[in-house]
Amino acid sequence: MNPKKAVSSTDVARLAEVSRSAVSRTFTEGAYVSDDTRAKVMAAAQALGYRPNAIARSLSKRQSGLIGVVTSSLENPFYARLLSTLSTLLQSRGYGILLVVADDARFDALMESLLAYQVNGAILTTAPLTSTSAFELQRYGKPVVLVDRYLNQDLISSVSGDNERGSAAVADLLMRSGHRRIAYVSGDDRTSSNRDRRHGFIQRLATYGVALMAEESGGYSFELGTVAARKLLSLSPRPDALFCANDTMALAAVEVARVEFGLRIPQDIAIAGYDNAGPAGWPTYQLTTVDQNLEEMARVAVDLMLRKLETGDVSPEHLLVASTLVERATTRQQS
Amino acid sequence: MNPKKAVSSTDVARLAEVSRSAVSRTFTEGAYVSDDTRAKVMAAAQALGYRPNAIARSLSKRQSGLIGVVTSSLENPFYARLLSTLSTLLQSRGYGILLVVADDARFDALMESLLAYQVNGAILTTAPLTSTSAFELQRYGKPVVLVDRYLNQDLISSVSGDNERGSAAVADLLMRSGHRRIAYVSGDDRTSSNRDRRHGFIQRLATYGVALMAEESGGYSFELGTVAARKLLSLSPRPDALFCANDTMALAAVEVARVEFGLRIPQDIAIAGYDNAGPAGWPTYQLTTVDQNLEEMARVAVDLMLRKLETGDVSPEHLLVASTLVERATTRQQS
DNA sequence: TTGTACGCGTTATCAC
DNA sequence: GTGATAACGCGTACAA
Repeated sequence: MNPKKAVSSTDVARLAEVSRSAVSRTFTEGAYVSDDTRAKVMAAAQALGYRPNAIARSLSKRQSGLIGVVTSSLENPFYARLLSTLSTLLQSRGYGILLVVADDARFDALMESLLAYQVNGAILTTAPLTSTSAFELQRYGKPVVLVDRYLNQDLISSVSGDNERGSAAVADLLMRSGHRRIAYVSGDDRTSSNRDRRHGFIQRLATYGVALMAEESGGYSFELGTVAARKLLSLSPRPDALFCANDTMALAAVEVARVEFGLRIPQDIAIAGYDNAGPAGWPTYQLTTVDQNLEEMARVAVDLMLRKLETGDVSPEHLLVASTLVERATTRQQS
Repeated sequence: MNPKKAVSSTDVARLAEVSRSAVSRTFTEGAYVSDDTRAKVMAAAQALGYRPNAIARSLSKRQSGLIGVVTSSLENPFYARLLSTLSTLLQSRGYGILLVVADDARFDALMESLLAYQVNGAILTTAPLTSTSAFELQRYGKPVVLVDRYLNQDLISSVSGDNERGSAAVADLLMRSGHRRIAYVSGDDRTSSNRDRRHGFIQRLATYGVALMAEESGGYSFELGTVAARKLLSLSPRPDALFCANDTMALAAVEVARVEFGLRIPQDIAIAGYDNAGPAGWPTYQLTTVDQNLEEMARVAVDLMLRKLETGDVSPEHLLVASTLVERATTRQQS
């Protein structure tokens, strides 16, 4: 065998002069062991530097104690913070984290490894619409929870920010401030969050009898956001308000408006974003945005996962986490 | 037993009318199987939806095929990108990733889980100076690689950016542009990267016969960076150049200089950072900074890990990755 | 409360 | 090339 042999429960048992099961029991929560043997075992374990082998335990219990967490590339700080929070919470509950960083292309192939390692469940912060592996996991009785997105069929549990109400709140704000020429910079059209933000925004505008003046896709990135902003600001008449599907694009729009068009914000044009990312609060920007309450989203997602794990119930549930409008200086004070 | 039974190699063997060993062999790279039986096995496996159980394999081989990756909270986009790149590379080499998000307090406790899950090796992007668990891992024959930091004793392999030369390059730039009243905003004093950046900067200034005019600690965060910048800009005479140990603090300094002190950059004061984080390149900032070539750092770290894994050699190696000065608009053009 | 014996799913070692 | 059989380290009925 390749690696050098580690200390096993057999070694401990021998030194402590008890059976192997005694060792197993002292390392098992709530098992019957006398204080006497427990002490002997602990002493021996200490002496040898014994640690229970989680792999062997997993094989025996057919549960690895691992939760698969799948995310896309972490360029986007929103997902980085989400992963960080999810991980911390899962760890504090005693679970290990099998991380998968997947772009859409390799998604299904990488999901295989979750199956292979017998994860107890999986939390996905990314998932191509065409993917079937999430369903497959569920078919094996492993709970799956999508965070901040859902798949069309509603067959997989999800926890999302309330994107519709969040952007409706932005619509209200813009209306109250007297804007009427309103444009939208959309994110990735394939994501449910973008669809919901767009829909909630347009619907709410409609209740005021206002229609979107224009719309461009900015793909959630700074570069594409820049391009989209340029197009929209070149229109005549120029929009007097821009709502962007995330902060990165909104900040790009602020840059373009100020640097390339010499516009004053919010006097000449109002700009709002989504996410409440770090730079949004910096003095130079003071961007009005919507906070998704990401920590709470993570907590709700982990709680849902744990509940499903306990009950063994895999049926889909869809939870919504309230978002908060953060009014700053890039939109006019309501008149 | 709890979860419902999955398809095992025994099931496949039975259906294919071969032995379990035959099944194992067809799923093992480079093993002797006739095309005939391989075909039969594959057909049966397909029909039953069989996937080899990685946990069982790990137990048998005493290697999990998992690499532990330990990071601190991902608030800092630098670490988020690093994790993302490391993970992608490791995955493409067929390894799974056991993620640990650890603050200094819980570090050693969480490192235990790496041992428990029999990781093949570990890559650490964080590690408290007092920690012993990294050494412990190595004592078990598991290679450990530190990224962007090292521990005092030089006993653990590391891959770092060339912090000394990176900040020396900044010193050169400031000197060439005629600055003489130079202040430094330091990061976390407990990290090797901060020590090296500071040391390289001060040493190089000394070769010009210039000493640091002042220094404040900014703890790598925007908030503390703001406080530090305020103090330094209140000095009289005021510094004519600020070098900050990372971009986050440098951007905070730019904000303070412009908004609170009404200073023009770089005419009144030059500011430089470190990392080349996203916002550093935005039009509003155009921050002069040092790019650590993070993708290359990750590649070198993964290559080192794989090499150690192959050779079984655990002896420490210390690799340096060159950094690149990125000259932008927050420092004066050299005269 | 303790120990015995078997099972978890796979790989490795042998004979054949 | 193939198929028994013994590890791998641990959990857990079951009997004692």
